[in-house]
Amino acid sequence: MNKRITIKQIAKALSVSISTVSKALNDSYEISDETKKKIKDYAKLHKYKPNTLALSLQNKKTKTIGIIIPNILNYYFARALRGIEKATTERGYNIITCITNESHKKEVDTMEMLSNGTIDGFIACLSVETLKTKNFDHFHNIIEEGTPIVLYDRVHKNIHCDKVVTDNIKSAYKATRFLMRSECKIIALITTSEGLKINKFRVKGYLKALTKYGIEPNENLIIRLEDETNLKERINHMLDTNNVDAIFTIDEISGAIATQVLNARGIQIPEDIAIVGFTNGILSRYSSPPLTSVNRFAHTTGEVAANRLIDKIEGKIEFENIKTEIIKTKLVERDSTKKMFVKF
Amino acid sequence: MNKRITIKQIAKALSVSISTVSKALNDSYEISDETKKKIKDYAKLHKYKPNTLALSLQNKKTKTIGIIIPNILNYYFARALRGIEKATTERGYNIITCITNESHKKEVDTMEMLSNGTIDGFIACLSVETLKTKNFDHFHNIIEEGTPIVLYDRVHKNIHCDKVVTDNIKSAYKATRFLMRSECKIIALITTSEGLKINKFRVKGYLKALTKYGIEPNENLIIRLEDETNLKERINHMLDTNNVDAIFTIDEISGAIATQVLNARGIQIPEDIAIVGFTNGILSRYSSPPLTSVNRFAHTTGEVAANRLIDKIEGKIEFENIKTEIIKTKLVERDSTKKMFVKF
DNA sequence: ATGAAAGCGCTAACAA
DNA sequence: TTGTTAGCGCTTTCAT
Repeated sequence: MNKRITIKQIAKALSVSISTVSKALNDSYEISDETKKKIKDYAKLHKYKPNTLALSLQNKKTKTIGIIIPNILNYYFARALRGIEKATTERGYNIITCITNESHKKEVDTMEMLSNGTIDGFIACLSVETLKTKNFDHFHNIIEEGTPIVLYDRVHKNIHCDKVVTDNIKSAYKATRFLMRSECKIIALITTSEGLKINKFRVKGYLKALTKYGIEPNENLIIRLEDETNLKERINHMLDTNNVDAIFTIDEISGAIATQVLNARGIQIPEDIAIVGFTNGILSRYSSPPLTSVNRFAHTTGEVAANRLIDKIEGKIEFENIKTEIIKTKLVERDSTKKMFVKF
Repeated sequence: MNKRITIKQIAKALSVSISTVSKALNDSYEISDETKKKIKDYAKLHKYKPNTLALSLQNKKTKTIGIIIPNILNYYFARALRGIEKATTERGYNIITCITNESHKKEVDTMEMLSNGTIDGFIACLSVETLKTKNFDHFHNIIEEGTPIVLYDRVHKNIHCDKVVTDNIKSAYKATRFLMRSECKIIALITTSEGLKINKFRVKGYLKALTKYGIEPNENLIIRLEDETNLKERINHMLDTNNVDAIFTIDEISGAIATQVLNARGIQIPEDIAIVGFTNGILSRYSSPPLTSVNRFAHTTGEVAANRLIDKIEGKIEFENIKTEIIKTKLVERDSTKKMFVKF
């Protein structure tokens, strides 16, 4: 067991002072080449590595960023994390990842815990619970202390910081319009966790598209749920009691479940009923048939958030200079919708 | 912008010594109640939070664990991370998460970077590249330095440390046997990244089951690929040229893709061809039909690894006491296989 | 060219 | 009960 070596030990071993060692290792012009060489050789031989903690304590910079993720099993967040990881690594930062599991308490606890010199800034996505209780004190405190924060995906106007979001209304509007243009007339909607603003926006986009094209929204065609429990029953019931030729779902899992229900009923996709999902992930790609879906650029979102934060940390952007970046989406056509030749 | 306050400032403000403040905040019996109260009130008022870095530098313990993940988009790893996160949080540890994207260099770089006082130990899964090149120097070095490591899922015998793995041979054996017992006779196999030992083991389990039940393995029924590219074509070709009544896949994505191919060909699942996948995740659950699959307890794996590591860090287990834990799997029956009434 | 000393924020042994 | 001091590993003035 070969404990780590410190500059102090190097100094003693070579009978020079600690500061000489420090300077030599940092290639200071003050140190003679031979001394440098001697010290560096010794350091290499003994696998010297500077203690990051001591450095951070000194510089008041840790080169570490705290990442707050509500749910890592959500493919969107996993992709966003990857984007964050890529950008931070490129710029020489580490990340401390914390998963809140949508709990407000966990979010507050971990953020409090980290904002003590451990991290230089946060990239955070609000938990469902925080969004519901609207208690943002922890954010206010941390921002007040001068720690930069970038919020992504699930944000709130009462938190004054940089944000990176998806254009939910427009994306849902376009997806719905796409269905209408591919000759669907009776478009059902499935929405989960409507408490979330981002989902409300998607519903809004759907309704807006219908209205715009002169279709009266019909509440019987809208399934509103907290989560996926009973979704199959609800879809079956809707299909039993309504004529439907398309389903638009506010998230990916609902899209996959709708597909399962239609397949089980022997309904042809897209000939009888077309499906469009939101958030293009692994489920859309590997469903039978593969699902047409609104692709959200999670990876980009993560990268943009990370770069913005690091710019703030490094003073390339002033702390007070707040901005909200909107990441556009793109509809990915697969086999769950009819081919369409009208451009849009 | 309300910078963080230090004990030094508190001391000055209240005209007491720094150590008095330190002791008071730590509820030392040496300090009088009134002084304590005065100091604590002041601290609370000014939102004092101890600087974690300074504490860590002092204790030589950071209460932080480095997590090495090859690919966060892999549902299995995401679940394992969740298990790790749960266990570490419960025991008061933070995690620094690093994604290697299967790159050896990234793995070496991040591990070197963190093993400088930043973390108390590692929970790591080897990248494909590391496994291929068999270069484990970074592990040897870190272990040599006295930093505890727990390897999970993808491990190697040349690395001498604690491990948490899946019982791959046995699981594949049982899955194959299950297919035979549900009256399948011609069982195809799909395997990706066969370079990985864990996948080799699964193939081995499959072959073992066939042999055991007197079936001669047939190479025409085995599709070996590096990744999913061309998998659909390969499956189609196999089905064109062979009679098959079951497909066993070494991973989840291949299972989903096989399902897509069968559905596209209008083949009934499981009546015409049954499917069993490996690693039970979101794809198995939401395929049409939902897939019978070998459930690996990723969450448990993560928890076990984390607890073992923390026990090591806290000296509850001696450093030299090395162990490999095997996490059992369980076949989850869904609709892609025929119902079976024989117990096994 | 090299070294002594102070300090980053905190704890702890020892003194008063 | 309170304070002084040294030290965790390192950088950085300021002397020498």
